[in-house]
Amino acid sequence: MANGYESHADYIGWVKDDADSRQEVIEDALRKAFPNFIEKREVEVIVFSSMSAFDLAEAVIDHPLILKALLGACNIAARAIERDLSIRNVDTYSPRLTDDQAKVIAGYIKPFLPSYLEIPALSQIDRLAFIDKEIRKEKGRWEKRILESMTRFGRLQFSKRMFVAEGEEFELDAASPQSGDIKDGIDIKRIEARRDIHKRCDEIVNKAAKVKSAFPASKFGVVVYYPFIEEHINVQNRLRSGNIDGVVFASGAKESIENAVGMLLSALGVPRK
DNA sequence: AAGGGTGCTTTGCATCTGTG
DNA sequence: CACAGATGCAAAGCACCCTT
Repeated sequence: MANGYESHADYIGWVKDDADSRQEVIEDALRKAFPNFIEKREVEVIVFSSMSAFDLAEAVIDHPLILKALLGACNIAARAIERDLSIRNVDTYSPRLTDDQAKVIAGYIKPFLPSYLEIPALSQIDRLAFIDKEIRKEKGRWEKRILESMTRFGRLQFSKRMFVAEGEEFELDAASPQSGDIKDGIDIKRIEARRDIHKRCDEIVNKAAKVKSAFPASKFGVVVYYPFIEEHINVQNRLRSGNIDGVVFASGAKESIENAVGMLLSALGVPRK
């Protein structure tokens, strides 16, 4: 970049040679690993080396859905486009670009595309990114389900809201009431890896302290997704704090969520509907 | 040497707020 | 009401330090 900082193109430059060597090694290993399972068949191949950046731009303009696969093949994502090209808010999965933007992006990624790629390989790249995105979305839905259950089974309306403690703004995943002094605050956390337990528990304890410093009379509860049941007690112990009035665990199952929410409502003293 | 603890970057999603 | 921008969060992966 002209400002002295590096672009994603520079990042790729750092590792290009090593990546090239590794690619050779991997291809060799694959051939040796599956000597009896390798077939040659006809497959559609897109020859990027035969096209100009303009041809590429035209393809993206006429068929915006292809962008994610192309970007994925170059390891370039929306944030890099925003930082390096000053094109903001690109929905890489179904972009709506001006012709100029498409041309800029095409010119940017063209050098990182291989000379050709098989259509099934490209579509698999898109598929991986799509799956990743949809999984994240579903995990976000879990938090939503906890929140909705709190309102459904408790006699209070819970919602996500901000609050101010010690001059700084923080967010609660579920809280009541929706405005004014918080009476009940809930942190909803997924801890999907053992190694994250300390970081997440610290976040929870800190959030509890912030809530209590701003609203000393409030109750603070926690709903945790932690798929290592034998260690739930461990999480309980780490969250033992004067600022935390209840810790419950929930999986993705409906009954598990409803059971956890029921226990938390009791722990916080929120009447049931 | 192996593994835990910690801090950082990147990706992507959701939500709130201001604007047209 | 739709869209953009700002902000916060979860998770994967890497690096480094320290203990066992």
